[in-house]
Amino acid sequence: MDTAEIRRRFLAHFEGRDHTVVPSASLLFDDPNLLFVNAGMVQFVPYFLGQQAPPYERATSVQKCVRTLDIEEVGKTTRHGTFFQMCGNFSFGDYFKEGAIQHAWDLVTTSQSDGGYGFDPDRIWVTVFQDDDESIELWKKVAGLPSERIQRRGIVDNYWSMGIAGPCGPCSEIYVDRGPEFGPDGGPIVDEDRFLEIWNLVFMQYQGDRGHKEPGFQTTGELPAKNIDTGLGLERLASLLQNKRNMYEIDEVYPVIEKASEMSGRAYGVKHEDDVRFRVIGDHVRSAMMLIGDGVTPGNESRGYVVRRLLRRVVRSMRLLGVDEPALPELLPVSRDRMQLSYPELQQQWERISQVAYAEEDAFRQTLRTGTQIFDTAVTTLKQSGRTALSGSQAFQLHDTYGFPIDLTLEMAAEQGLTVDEDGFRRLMGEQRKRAKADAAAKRGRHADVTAYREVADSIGSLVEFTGYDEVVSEATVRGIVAGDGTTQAAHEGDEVELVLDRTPFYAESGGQLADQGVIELDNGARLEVLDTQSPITGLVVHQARVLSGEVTVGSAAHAEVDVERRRSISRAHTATHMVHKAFREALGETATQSGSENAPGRFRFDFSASGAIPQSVLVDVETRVNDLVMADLGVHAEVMSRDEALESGAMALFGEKYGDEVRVITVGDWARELCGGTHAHRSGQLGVVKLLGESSIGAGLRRVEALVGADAYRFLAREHVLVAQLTEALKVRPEELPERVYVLVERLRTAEKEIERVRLAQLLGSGARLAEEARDVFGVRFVGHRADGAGAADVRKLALDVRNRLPGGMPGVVAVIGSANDKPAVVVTANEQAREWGVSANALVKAGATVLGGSGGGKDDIAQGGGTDVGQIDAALTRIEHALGEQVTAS
RNA sequence: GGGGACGUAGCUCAACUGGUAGAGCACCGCCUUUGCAAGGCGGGGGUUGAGGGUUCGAGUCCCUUCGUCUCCA
Repeated sequence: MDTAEIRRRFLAHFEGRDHTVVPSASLLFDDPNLLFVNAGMVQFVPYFLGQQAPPYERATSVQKCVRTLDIEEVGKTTRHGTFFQMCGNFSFGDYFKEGAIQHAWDLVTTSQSDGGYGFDPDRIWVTVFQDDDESIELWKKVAGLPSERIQRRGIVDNYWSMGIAGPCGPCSEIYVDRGPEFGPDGGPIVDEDRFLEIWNLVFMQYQGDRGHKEPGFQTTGELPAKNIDTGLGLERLASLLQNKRNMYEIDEVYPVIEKASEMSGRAYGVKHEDDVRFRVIGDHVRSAMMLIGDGVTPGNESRGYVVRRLLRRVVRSMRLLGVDEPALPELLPVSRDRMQLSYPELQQQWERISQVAYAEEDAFRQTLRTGTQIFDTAVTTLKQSGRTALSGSQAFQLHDTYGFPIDLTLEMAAEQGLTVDEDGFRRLMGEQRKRAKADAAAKRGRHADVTAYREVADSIGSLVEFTGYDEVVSEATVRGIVAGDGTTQAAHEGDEVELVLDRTPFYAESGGQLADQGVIELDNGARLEVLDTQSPITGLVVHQARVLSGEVTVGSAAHAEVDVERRRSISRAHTATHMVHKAFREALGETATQSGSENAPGRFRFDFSASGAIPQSVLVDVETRVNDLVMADLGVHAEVMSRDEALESGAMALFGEKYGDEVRVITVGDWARELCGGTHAHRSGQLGVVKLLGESSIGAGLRRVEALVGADAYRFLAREHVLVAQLTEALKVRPEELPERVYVLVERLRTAEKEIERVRLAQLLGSGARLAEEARDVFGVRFVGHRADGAGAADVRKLALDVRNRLPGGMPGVVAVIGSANDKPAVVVTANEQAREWGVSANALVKAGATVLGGSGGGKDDIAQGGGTDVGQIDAALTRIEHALGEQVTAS
């Protein structure tokens, strides 16, 4: 059975039992504590925590998940995969244990011809939490399971909580017996390889006082509404139903491995080392594709870095399999062909996804090239010195600084008959990790812990209401104060606090729109200045504020007022961003999708996918198009509708956004439609003017434009106009002749300056021949000592060299010239080859002369220079140099 | 967020412990030569990413800043 079919059956099974089918959330689900969605229930968390009323009592989903913590282990064992899909059914205060067990049992054991998975009931085992007798009875009653196939387990294996105070409860897990050839009998508590876990049912039953794995954990009572959260690993189930040994061999992954095998000429299943590489390739190609599909682009930090690592590990695994040619153009389409059965958006996004991935492979091939060069030079010097081991620090440097992977270093060293100090390398890696972790820990210590926010969120019990779409002034109540490292009940004048209200008109920074600022006044007269507004956890809005006067206490009535000028200016920029986005898609095609933006007062930044620089003509077209539609004064409307309705209406859905069941759609006329939670102008005419400032690259396949809106755009254009007016006035030409005129002027100036320099030099060196003739004899050395008043260091040097070259050849000669520019003497001494054979050192002579001038100097034996501070000592210095020369010659 | 490396002519890169920036390719001119990277001679081209500091003197050392590459979190 195809994985896509298994997935379809799961959703159909629960849909047929009155569950709402909820689409998978984006992998970039909006939660600051989560790099990627890593569990099936993530998008339902606010419902489970009681912060938000669930729009349905029953739901089912198949959630895309990415876990990269153990990325190094992928392929070494067959347990880890970085991308997987979790099938789940959820009950919010509706059915509980009996229903969950019934639904699961039916799906697992219903025959395949009747739409189930068709497992033999005799091969099913389950585990339950040790104290959960209720579940044991239900398994007997509902499924008719014999006691010996129901096993009890402790809190570590069969209990669940979110790791914090809140809902918790026992779990029950369903296992399939794969048969004696996979291990000993005795159920899951004996062997988890033979007895493979497929489905975990979580019974959210109690309120816990802390995470269930922390010491002293206690339940504090039953939950008013008991919930069900289950997770069935799609890949694992597929491996069972397809009779494969592991998830790498299922239909959604194996074709990539086959392709890699075909390209490398090596077979899967022959050599363990190669198999690890094959599995890495099969797994990572899919993960990277799905992540890029959700809008991640390869980069050097956080999410982007994960994608980069995934792609680079693929490329280098292919190399280790002996494939040096670009691999992704072969591999990626294979993965797409399988995955688009369940994710048709891959087809629509394909051009962008493949472009981004291929660009990353190219970039990596470039770093491999430079890394190989550095490796080669290191090997050469190593061999010359007769050693046979590459040091740990060399290997680490290759890895750390040049991105050259250690396994390639090992392989290439082996080819050269060299070893690598791997232990040293690992030690240095460990040190780097420690540094980064220590830093992260210190950072966490400084910031208010997320638990403080959780505490406030729990005390409110619902999401903070955002009133800012309709008003900029709201009456509210202070519901929490976070200061420093925790919550507090009161704050005073001068304190910097994070204030939480039950409702607020302040827009928290998100979706690229900057935070609102403003003031909050309390009914007791206290005043706060709001500097920033953030949403540290889902549903909570904190105002970072300074108390200007009075006392702030939890429970006070508050009057919250947004800085309306700033807000309007930001809103105009945000609307302009949508319009520019749409215009670029018109001009460049659908691949020009937004990949980030910043909407600030009067200006915005817009990042989007594009291959190569955007031609000036396109920028002009986009700007014209947008301004035409600004003048058309289109209405801007916000509408809340279901996600499906929104997508059907052709709204652009951006990445990394939280797709609830209800989404907000912003339309500009009927021209641009986009999912968006931000604030906007009411009519496009309010934007006034939109002026694009320029375009630049921000990474492979990514471009950025920056632009001004409204008064800021006008001011910019007005300033440019004044500049042009000043230039036409100064240069006496019409504006359109300015570039040509400036070009000509610069050209003339340049040639004139050259001419001056040439003349000046000729004049300076004109005295060279005479000086050479006037050379005196100092103990057999031809010596010239000359003062060139007004000459700077560079001229002095040129003159000295010129004179030296004019001295008669074949006999020792020394030239000393001292100039002075800006009241600072500059001295140069130069000695020819014969003089040096006689023991003359220009270096020592300059030092002697410069000392007299009140400075110092140095250089080499043939030419040296120095300087000083006292121009009155120039003659004395020349005399000193002549004496020193005499001493040098007579001493040798 | 924390490390590491690099920014020099249009391109690819040099410049020892600080001593005043050079090569190859490309470009322009002339000569030679009918041919697959043709040769010879000559020439133009630089605020050494930017800004400060130390120094008689900074491409080189120190600080700040911008950009690129890279590792870790």
